[in-house]
Amino acid sequence: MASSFSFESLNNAQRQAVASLDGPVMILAGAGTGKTRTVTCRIAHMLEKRIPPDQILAVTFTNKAANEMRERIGGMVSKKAASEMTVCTFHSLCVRLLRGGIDKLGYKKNFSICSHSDQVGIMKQLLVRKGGTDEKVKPETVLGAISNCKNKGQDPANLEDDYFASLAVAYQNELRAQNAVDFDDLLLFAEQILREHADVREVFRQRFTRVTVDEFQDTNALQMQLLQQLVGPPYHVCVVGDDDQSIYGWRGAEVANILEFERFFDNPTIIRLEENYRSTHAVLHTANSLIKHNAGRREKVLRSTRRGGDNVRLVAMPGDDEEAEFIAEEILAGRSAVGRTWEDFAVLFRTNGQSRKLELALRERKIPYRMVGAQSFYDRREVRDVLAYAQLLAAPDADVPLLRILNAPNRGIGQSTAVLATDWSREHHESVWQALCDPNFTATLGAKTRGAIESFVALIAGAKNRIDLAGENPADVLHGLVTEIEYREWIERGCKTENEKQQRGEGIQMVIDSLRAHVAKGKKLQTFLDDSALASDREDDDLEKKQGATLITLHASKGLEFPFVFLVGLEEGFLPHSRSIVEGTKDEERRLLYVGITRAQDQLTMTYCTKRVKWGQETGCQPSSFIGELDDEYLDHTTYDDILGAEASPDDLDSFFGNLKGMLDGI
DNA sequence: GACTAACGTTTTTTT
DNA sequence: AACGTTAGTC
Repeated sequence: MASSFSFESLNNAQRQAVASLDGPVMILAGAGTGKTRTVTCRIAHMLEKRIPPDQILAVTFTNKAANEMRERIGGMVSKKAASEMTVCTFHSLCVRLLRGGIDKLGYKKNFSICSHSDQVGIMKQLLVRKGGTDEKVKPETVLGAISNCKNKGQDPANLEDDYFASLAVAYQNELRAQNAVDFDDLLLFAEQILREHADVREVFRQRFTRVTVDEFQDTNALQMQLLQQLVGPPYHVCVVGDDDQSIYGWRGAEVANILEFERFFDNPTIIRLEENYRSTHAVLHTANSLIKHNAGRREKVLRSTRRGGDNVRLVAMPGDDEEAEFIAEEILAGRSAVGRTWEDFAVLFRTNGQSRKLELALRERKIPYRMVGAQSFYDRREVRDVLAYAQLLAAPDADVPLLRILNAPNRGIGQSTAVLATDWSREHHESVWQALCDPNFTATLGAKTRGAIESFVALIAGAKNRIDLAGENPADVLHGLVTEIEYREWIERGCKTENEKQQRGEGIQMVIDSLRAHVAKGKKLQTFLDDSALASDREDDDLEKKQGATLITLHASKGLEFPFVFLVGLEEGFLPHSRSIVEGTKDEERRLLYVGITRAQDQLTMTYCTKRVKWGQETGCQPSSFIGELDDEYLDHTTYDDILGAEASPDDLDSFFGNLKGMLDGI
């Protein structure tokens, strides 16, 4: 089949990338240089060269990226070929591997995957149980240390701090007892199996002879180790990324994977995509002038294909109120131009806390806006509860989901009983579910509690049998179960508003519908649970599905582009963030600003304030030290007053009298 | 076991 | 300022 791309439509560097199919290849793809297009063309080219599609593996970091890539490839090659390729995240690849071979590590193949909140729950318990030290340690701190350790490919039992190390050991034992793994374990265990079992390794290396890794700057040390196990001679591996856009170092990403790629894969072909199709020359020049202040990078100089354009503006603001007002007014005015939509405008900020005043200013002017990444679907209580019930139907021995819904809705099995059951299960080296089923245990309880437990056990066991023995549709069973226990009525009782009630109801329904859809596609309950555990949870939150101007953190903005970008809060302590200065990661903050600047297609406005309300307290601000690093050739330094002009607008008078009144009131 | 009051915390976020 | 957590009360 002839693929639907032509070499003529690519620039020289892109063409070289597409043509270089053999051996290790590293594509350094600067912002806006047609990375995805190049990668998908390269894969289409593989098919042209008669490489069997089922040997092609493309690994991404997020589900969203995987879906996008699958779609882009699907538009370029035959349906059949596209369906035979594997395009997935690191984690889902590892789940597939482990579902087949985790028994080599002593786990059962029906292991469950702990979510973040599951992890916190387990660690909280351990801290209570092992809380020998009086110092207050947060579960997140310990889990963070464990995660960092695993992401480096090390055993958390060797953590420096003895207390942390003992907690790590207890945590791992707890997971093992529950036949559960956390997100990091998926990678860790998969790597271990590939490393220790040559037969499995060979199967995988023959299965996938062509491996592509996207967003390579976001990979951590463990993922690199995994990749090395996955790819054997003759190392047909292609990594794509941009070290200048590496902004996830704080969660383990290793820029070294790009910077020292030669150390991991010998003699790679290195291709630089430097032709930028997104931004004006002014924007790109400003971005380049900033990023060159970073030491130790793979040097790239992005060239714009778009000459001219408006200068970048840097506006000094009196305070964050004025900043928000200014931006809202600018959006309002900009949008009135012919052909402009609200979606053309984006406001980028360092921390979520900075969005509040912006939201208020937009709302006042009835400007529709969309916020990215507020509350995630899978963190919603009703969603987690219903999923917990679904988990029990697959594997009741999983303690975390069991304890979660043991008394939700209230059925007379309270905290004290839960503790007794947990203790008993630990003493007898069994799961909590087994304890609840054990007459010897229930005999130790009062008659009322015993009755409650017996009906709970009957409820879950009955539902499970309807799936396992009677072969009923799991979605029907789950729906029946949730209805029977009047879960919805229970959760609605706790709602304060009608809106909340409706949202919770929808959440319940969405889980059941989603399960039904999975079953309809022929997938098993277990697969549904895996997908849910690994879901990027923002499907619902998809930018495209919402309308309005975009309010977004710099981190979340990576990969996006907007005609008009406002970048707020260029103040020392915010950007670079004060914590980065303490931790010596100012380079990453510089990259963060670089990412922000390169989001702009046509026009970029950056602002900084003299004062800002922080944690309910007004604090003075200094301009960011990054401002001095920006080249002035295409950069206009202005102030709020300059732009408003000499004539006092009614707004100004209002605020003038407002201030005056405030001063008088203070006397 | 549910409710209230005081308290502490507050970068970024995916799997 | 606003949120979640925890301790204390009924």
